[in-house]
Amino acid sequence: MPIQRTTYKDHVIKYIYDGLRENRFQLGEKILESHLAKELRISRAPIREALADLVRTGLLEYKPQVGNFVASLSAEEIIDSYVARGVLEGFAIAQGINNFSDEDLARLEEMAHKMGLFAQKGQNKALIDIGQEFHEVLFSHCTNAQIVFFTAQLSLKLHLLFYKHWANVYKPEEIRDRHLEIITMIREKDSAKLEQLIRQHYIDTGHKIVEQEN
Amino acid sequence: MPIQRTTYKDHVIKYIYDGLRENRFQLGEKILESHLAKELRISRAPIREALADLVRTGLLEYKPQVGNFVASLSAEEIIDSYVARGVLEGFAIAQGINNFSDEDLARLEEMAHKMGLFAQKGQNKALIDIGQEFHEVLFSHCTNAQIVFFTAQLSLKLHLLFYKHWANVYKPEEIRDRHLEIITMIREKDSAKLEQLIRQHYIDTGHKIVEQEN
DNA sequence: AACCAAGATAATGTCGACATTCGACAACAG
DNA sequence: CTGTTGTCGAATGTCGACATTATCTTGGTT
Repeated sequence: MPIQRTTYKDHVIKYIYDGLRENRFQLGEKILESHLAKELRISRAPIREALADLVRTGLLEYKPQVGNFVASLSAEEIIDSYVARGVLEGFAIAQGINNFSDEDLARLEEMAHKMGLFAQKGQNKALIDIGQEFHEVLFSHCTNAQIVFFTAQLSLKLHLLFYKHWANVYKPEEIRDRHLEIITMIREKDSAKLEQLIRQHYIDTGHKIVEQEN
Repeated sequence: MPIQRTTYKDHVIKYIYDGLRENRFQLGEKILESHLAKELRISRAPIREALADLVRTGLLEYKPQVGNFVASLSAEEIIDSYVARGVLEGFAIAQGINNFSDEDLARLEEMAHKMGLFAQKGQNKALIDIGQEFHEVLFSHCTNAQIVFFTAQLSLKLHLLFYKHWANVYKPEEIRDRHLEIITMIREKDSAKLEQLIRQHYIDTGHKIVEQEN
């Protein structure tokens, strides 16, 4: 079992990411290296590396000679990101449509129903966790590392919005049904239609999230 | 006219990228920070930032506590990257299919013919430049910033292979015809078919490039 | 001869300090 | 009063040195 070495940079990335998720930063707020350095009792070097990393994933924005800022996603950027996610995930899942076993589908079905229940009870944390698991199973048959990589990158960005709004975007039964629909489509083995369905799902979600933001 | 501030980091990125394009590094070779620092007469700090950037785009690989290495793309990774490129570009162009003006199409047509000629004469540099321009026009009607961003990221990686092999992959008339075919499809305004055509084109190209690598 | 252990070597990770640049405010001119 | 210019504090960019870790070498044991 290879042990993953961690450096300060990794901790700082997680620290900032959690901060973003918990809304401890204002949108557009400037992030001061020296503040973080003092807060975490380390030097600025690993801080800078972490910030640069977050810039590359689009969570922060960087102006040379000025500093790093919390990215404030415009309505267009949010929609663009969801559309892109739909394109990537649509392809990824449609391409592996024939590799889903009966167990996979049964598991997905069970998760879809659980999601409906958790949504109904307002257990957002559990809802999001299962949602994540659901998508992991969907992606488990995608062997294209490049697409997996892009999708993961996008997820980091989109999850921040998810955490804030997802529970308000769809009604519980709608959450369940939208996911069940995907399963049905996988069973039908119609990859073109499945791809379109997933794209549409993300287009819808993007627009709803944008509505919530305003 | 906004002046783009540059730091040492930017120069280092370009320096390494050019080095990769000119095959001044072995595949899998370790990149020593201190060597670059001595070579460019600067300290290791901006070098490290540049290396981290190149890791993000997939041109280098990074092992914690060990160092950075020139990424050696496996056959699968090459194909995955081309497939991903096809998915993104296919969507980007198909989505803007109705925004192409007659001038656009005429320009594209002219470029396709020029590409055939340059390929025939073995003028690879001119061929690649026009090819780039061709794709810029195709992308000019894609307003999705996220997809543009991913595509640009991929291009950095794939262009390195392009520079080495593209001229050998297709016969001159084939280069021309493949591009003309795209134009024809745009004229027909059949976005679904256009998307599939572009995907297939990149799948073909990916496989041919892999053949060349062995 | 093969294997393991300990030390030597050299690279990365981190640090604190200095240099350069930015942004804000004050002083001044029109 | 308004707009420009100069000054100053603070933040980023860069540096050289140290700390830590991985790899190589060497020597000894079975």
